[in-house]
Amino acid sequence: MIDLSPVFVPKAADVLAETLREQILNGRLGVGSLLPNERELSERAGLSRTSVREALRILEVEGLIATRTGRNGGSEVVRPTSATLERSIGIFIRGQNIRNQSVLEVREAIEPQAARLAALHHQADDWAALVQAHDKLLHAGEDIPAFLQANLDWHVSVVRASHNELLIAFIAAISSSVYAATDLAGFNSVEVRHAVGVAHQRVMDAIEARNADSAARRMGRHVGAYVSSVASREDVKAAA
Amino acid sequence: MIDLSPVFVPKAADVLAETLREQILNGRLGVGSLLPNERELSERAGLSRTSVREALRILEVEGLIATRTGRNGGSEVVRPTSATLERSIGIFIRGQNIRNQSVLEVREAIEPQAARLAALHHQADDWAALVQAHDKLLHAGEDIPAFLQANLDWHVSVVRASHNELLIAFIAAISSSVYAATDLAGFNSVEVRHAVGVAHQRVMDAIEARNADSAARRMGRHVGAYVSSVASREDVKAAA
DNA sequence: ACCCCCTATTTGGTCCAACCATTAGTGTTG
DNA sequence: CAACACTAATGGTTGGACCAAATAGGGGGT
Repeated sequence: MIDLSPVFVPKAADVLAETLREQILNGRLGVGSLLPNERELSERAGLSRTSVREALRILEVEGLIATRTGRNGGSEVVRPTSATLERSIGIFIRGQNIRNQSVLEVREAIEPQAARLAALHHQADDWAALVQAHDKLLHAGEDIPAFLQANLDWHVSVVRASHNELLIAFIAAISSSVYAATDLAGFNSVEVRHAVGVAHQRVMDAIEARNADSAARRMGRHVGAYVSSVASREDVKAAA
Repeated sequence: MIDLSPVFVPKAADVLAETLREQILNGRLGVGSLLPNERELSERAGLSRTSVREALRILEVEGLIATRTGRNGGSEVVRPTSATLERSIGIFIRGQNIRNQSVLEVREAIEPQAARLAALHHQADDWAALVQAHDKLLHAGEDIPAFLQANLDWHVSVVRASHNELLIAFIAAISSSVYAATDLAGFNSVEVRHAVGVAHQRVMDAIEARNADSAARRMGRHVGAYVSSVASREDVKAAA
């Protein structure tokens, strides 16, 4: 009796997609280059145009190519953007019913490190964006949505200033969830909003002084305070 | 002159995929339920079977359905797994040429928070996994690959003990990159390996005592030391 | 009665050939 | 020479046919 593990039968489109994907990620097919048109690919691969199209569709979903119709159209190799990653993370969060608490915990992990790196690596334009978001937040007045938007922008600006693409993509992906989870009522009082402004100012001071440890610590306290305030309000709601 | 923004022409498959995706994420199509077969979907949607298949393929890549052939086959709604997310993050890292340094910085952000949460939430089986990985690491002797594998397992175990699905998925996604980036030569000396064991022990003590702050701080020092040792060795290589 | 094997059926996988829709080039005409 | 119509190239969509895999169900052998 010969020993045979269950045969794995890959689909034609998967094989072709895998081949193309590897060449793209290897750099053999650089960003900007055009793939052969579908009819030629089909001929070269010995597959039907249908299968070729399925393969291309896979790569498109993965964010590796972009396809245009019309003359001079075709599939162009593109750099995977954070948008693709955000989409994937969003599906994961919704599909797994990840609790808001968990998302906030991730934020609590990322932002202090982002502040640390921002202190080390920020450039002039990063600082300008930060200052602008901060000003908007300070002058939002009683406009709570504007305040929250400015708040979001400020946090995103800090992460951008870290110049770490992975952190930027992660925070972008979860920030929409964070925003959706934000309880507006928590920012009704002018005292709370003022405290946020002060905390931001302290973080910015540390970043400007390029004091990494201090920036991380201050951001950690700021985000931590927010998370625990949300958690306590959730408790109240749950108890009610 | 009427005002017309450029028309956006969605593809048939995209529209169908979007419809199905929304129903899946809404819970109207629960995990485990079977979609109608392709011929029926094609009839109900008023599209060709080809377009239906493209839509299904999109959902498959997104990790929302799994398709089986044969009688009683079909497309079953599944919960998106961290594997899908890992794949997506992996493509992003490779496609954007994210530097190892950046990946390590993300790890530096995630692991202390994971240790904090592990101290708060770990269960008996989490602790057992941690102890097992720790033992393996201590008894790896001169087997460097075994040591590194046990090291990886220990770190993953800590994150698992946090019971935060997002953190788990993130660290799983980047751990392969971290492992690939690990310079084996850095662990040649018995002193270094011993220091790692000691550091792990200190983190575990804090987790066992459910001392969140201490666990986070100790893990932060441990991972930070690793990152800066890697950075300094990279500098040496770059200078050479 | 039980078990095994064969076969029919169901379902996704693949292919083909044609035609539609969109876009860019090309030439023609006022 | 500018506006317009025509042509060509390319992806998008369709219908239909057939292949391959998996299973349910029936028919024989024990």
